[in-house]
Amino acid sequence: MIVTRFAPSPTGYLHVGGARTALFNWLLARQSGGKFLLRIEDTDIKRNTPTAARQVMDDLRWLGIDWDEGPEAGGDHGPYFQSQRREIYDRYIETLIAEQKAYYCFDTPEEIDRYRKEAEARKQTFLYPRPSRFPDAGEAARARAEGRPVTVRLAVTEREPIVVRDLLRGEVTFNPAEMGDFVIQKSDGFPTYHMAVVIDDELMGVTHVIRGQEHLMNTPCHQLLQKALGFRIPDYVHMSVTVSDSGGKLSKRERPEHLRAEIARRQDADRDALALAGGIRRDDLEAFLAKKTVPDMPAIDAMAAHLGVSLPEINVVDFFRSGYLPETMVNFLALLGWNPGDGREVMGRAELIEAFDLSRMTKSNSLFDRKKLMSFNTEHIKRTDRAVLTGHFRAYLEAIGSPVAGADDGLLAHLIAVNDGARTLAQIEQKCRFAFVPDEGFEYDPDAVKKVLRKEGAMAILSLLAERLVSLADFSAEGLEGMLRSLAEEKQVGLGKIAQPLRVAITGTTISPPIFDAIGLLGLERTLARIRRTIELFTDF
RNA sequence: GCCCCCAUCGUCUAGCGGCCUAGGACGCCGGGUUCUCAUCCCGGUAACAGGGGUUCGAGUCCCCUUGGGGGUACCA
Repeated sequence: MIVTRFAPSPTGYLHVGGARTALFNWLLARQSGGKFLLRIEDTDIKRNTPTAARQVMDDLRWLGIDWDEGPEAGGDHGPYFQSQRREIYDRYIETLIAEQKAYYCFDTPEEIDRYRKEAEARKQTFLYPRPSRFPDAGEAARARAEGRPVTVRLAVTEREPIVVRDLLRGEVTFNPAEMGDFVIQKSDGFPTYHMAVVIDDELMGVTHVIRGQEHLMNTPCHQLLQKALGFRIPDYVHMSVTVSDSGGKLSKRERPEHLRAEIARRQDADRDALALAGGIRRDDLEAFLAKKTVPDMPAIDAMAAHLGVSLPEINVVDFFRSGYLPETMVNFLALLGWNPGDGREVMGRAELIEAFDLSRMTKSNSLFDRKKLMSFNTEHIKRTDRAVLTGHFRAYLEAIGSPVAGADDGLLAHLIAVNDGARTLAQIEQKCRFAFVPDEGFEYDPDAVKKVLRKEGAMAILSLLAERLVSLADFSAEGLEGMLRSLAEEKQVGLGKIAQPLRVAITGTTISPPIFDAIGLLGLERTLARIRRTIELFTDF
């Protein structure tokens, strides 16, 4: 049975690169009837964020990527947090030391750094100088007592080339002579990534490791450890990397950097107000602008909202908050580095699982194209079951704190229906929001006022419309349409000449659902109230 | 610097020696439908990085160059 895993380190939100890795592992497990497990690699206490594991799990669940074993799911191979598996790692490390396959080191980071610099000065690759005699446990204890850092390194004695058999890339050969004795246990007692990943994959029965290409160079280290420990070697697939459309690797740093550039561009922006909006001190804002520190994501988001700039989506939640569907993300991510081979592109989850095949994966890096993502979202909004879509819409509305969230499911479904062709949930929300704010409380878009309300005859048409609406018997979308069309005919003008002033009068903007539906959402009373208010505000005497 | 990976339209890709005067999708450009924004429909633009081989024949195989990416931690 195929067993795959996703093993994130909890350093923040799940970003799309991680989501893609998780997805491929999940697809392989699901299509083969195997198992997919989630393991949290929290062995770096300095970098861990307390809530990150929770966030990552929420993001995976939103995407519909479920795990058979892992935190909250349980399983026979737990615990699934590496920080809780210390004794297991210690046992293997002790064995390696006892077998003289690994040894204690007492160098400080500064000393290591100096060795490295010296090697570089000689234009040589730094290799840790293995001592001729390995220190024993007593010496290690003494060093620890003296306050010296104690680490454990693997003695790389292999002479033969190390061959990594990658299912995607074929055989990749490495020379062990240029590898050096790498650290397997840090001075804080935690295992390094190499050690923990090898032990856990063995113990958890992982058969296939699909991970980013950045891990290809780590694989020979892992195979050395597997050999030293007598473990089997799982099948490896090193996926291409996803790069950003702004050039370079898709990184979670992009959002803060984008915001920083935007603030720098706006010399006139009120920085005190900006810091306040972000909930950070003015000093912190300046430090951020000086590229010294980076505020947390909520602060970044709040400041971006304050300035009215949209940041590039990087984390899975960013896409959620921009109105994308999980179906879209899963579909799009799956096609970044894989394709079914028959030209299909817009595919549902079940379809992806059915069609997935490792042998159809692509080797080259791919660019994250938001335009295409948008097009996929448009398609998925069209094809997703209405009840499911309504659920997504509600979650979205609640997440962004929209007044539209007050609507019941029936109304939400109606809003989706009248916005046929919308590209994102955000567009639906933006076009319907007008009906969920007080009649006296909305602003008029200055451009719309200038382009529509200030035009000759606009007020006259609104007055006439108010009269006709009052006397209209059939207030359905069809009835309204009939009335507006006959009015247009009567006045010898296109429907637009009547619909546009009306649209601006009731929504304050030139963008809304079809005008008949827009009126319907408001109802007669509120429509009339808004028309009258508009006439009052924009009639010049 | 050293090590590793990759290379078809702007982007994602099909292509696994002849079916390729290189196909699709997104984008872009032009046109149509339309009460706004979208949607939708029609048409168009656009690529085998360069150079050597191998072969009767190369986008497809090999080598070199160039370009892009990754790694080079007591981070994962």
